[in-house]
Amino acid sequence: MKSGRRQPDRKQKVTLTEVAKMSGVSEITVSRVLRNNGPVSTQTREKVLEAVKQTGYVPNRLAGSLASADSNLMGVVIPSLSNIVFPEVLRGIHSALGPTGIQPVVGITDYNMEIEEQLVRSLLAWKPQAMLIVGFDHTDATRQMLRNSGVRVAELMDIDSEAIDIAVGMSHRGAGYDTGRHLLERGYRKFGYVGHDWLSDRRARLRFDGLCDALNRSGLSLVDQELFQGPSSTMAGRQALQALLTRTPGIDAVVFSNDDMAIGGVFHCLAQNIALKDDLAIFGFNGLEIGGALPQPLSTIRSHRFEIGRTAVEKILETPVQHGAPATINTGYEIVVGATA
Amino acid sequence: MKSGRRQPDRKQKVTLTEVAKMSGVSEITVSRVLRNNGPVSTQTREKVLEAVKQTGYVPNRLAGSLASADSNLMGVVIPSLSNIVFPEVLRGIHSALGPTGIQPVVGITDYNMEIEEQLVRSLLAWKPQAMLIVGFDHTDATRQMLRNSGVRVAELMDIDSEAIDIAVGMSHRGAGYDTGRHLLERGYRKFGYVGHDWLSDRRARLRFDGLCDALNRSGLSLVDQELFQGPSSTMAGRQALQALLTRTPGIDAVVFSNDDMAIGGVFHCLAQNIALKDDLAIFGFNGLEIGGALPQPLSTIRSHRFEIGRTAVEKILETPVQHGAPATINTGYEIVVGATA
DNA sequence: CTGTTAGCGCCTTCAA
DNA sequence: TTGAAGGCGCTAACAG
Repeated sequence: MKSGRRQPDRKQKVTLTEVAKMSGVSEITVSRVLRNNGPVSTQTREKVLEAVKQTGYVPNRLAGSLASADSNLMGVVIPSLSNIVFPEVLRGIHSALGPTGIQPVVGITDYNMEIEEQLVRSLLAWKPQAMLIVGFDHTDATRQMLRNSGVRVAELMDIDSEAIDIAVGMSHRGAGYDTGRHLLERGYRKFGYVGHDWLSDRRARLRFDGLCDALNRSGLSLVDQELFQGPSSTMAGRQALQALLTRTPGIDAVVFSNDDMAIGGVFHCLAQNIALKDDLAIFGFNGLEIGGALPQPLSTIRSHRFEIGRTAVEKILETPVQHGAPATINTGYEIVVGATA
Repeated sequence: MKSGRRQPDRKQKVTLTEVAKMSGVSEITVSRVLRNNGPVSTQTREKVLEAVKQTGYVPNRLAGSLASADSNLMGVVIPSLSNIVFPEVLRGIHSALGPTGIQPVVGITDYNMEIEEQLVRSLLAWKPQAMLIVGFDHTDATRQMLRNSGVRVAELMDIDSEAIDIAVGMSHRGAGYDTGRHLLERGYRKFGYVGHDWLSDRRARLRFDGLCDALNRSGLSLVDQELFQGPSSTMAGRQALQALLTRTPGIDAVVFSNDDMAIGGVFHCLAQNIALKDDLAIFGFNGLEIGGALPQPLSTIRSHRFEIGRTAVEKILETPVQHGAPATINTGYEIVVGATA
């Protein structure tokens, strides 16, 4: 044989030291080559890279981060993955993280603040560069930890309360209010509401409040409402609308807690031959793609989930440590005038 | 003042040493208390916990994992978050990870094998307990790294090829075949196909192959097909079906690459008053919730995304190191007989 | 039940 | 352009 072909260690025992020995330089030199940091002659660099290839060396970031006190990890805490909304926020986060080499560590709270607290504690233990967390509902302990951590904290989706550090999102109260205005301007007067589990979805509740506010200012109020105990779903929306209309005939507009539910409402109307918009207006929230593909496009409000994730990361990377005053970034929303309202 | 209230350090400089000093014991004792590992007297434990609270100590897992060579991190590599399918796999992963305290570190490849390679390299650097990765399409280097890492590797979704270590999923070829059989048995004979970007979705391609296989065995073949260049979406499905039917009248059954696309097809039929099932059969894939809420439930095949994620994690945690022979776990699928085929 | 002694693998600081 | 020494914060392996 030409040269003793060095088998890559199966046991993953290859460390900087091995690579250094093999290339006849010191550990720190190898380290410099690998991080592209500090001056290294082209010759040395090549020797080192060759050794890296030979050994199949994989750096150990646990050690690296410990030594340099800089982890390249970002904590992300979201309530759920069942709804397409949060994956879209995640997409935004990933898109902004992509170029940086920072990896997200994701936790799911299931809308439970105790779980959230544990999660935050455990994510903070990785000394992340920053923490992204959905919403403003945290235990005091969570808020404490987040403040004391010193790392940047972005609270996502919502801007209707004061942030720990920075909030990125939209006003859900405003969205609810504008929904009401939109429908009032189109002449609807007998309003129904179909929603899902409020205990867990504070933002749906805020939109509801905004809606009621708009109605009140016109001297109106909800005629009836139907709340589904559980997470939003198309089927839940469909059944809830049926229940609502059966119980209270004469309603001419129904606002849904989100598009999933609203699309269920549309399906009910299609199945029952209820003329959308003329017999009954339907209004959602989120602006999902599928709403626009319906036989009659859904009227709704588009939130900018992707942007929320992306913007949060961008802002946070601009300034790596918590400054004093909490800030708020409004990513806005827009009314999508479909054919159902 | 009653007692010198010790301010938690803002700079997060609290380490085990501080806590140890404050509680008058050694570091290792604090460590034992915090990890609930090793015998500690109730007295000592309480002193320590008190000091932890006072200082607001947050453990540093980078250091802990480095010392114990055990990271409590799990690498997860998925192609995309745009389709609800992968978030559901993630949900399954989280649900199985929940009790263990292991945190997932997530990477998105955008269906790009080069990006996947970088991602795997960088995730491996965290010395994860295991790696979960979607599909079988990897570069040689990726496969190498994964093998040499020594950690368990689960390839998800698909079982139509040989695994590096363990594969958890279903046969997409089989699903396509069974789709064909189902439609043939119901008397459909003129088949169309509507699909999305194949270059990126190998599994959709496998289902297509299975479908063609079923048709061929009955002496039939596809009458026409329409491929959308891009990711699947409801609107794409709707428009593609329109194009297909315009170009080739007389088709009596259309198989879609997935439910998103198929639902678009259903919307087209609703808008055009095409009688589903009688004039035209529509068949999807995935078994999304929304399909069941349609005015006429979508006929489709239910894959078990959540179970795939959960099962993979469970299996992997059973045996922490790669054994010799690759294994395969079939999570199966089932035909959902709706009202569109 | 508690403590001592050595690192884990890498990077910072300083010196050459 | 390179290297030596020391330490990041924690935990295994032994003592006692």
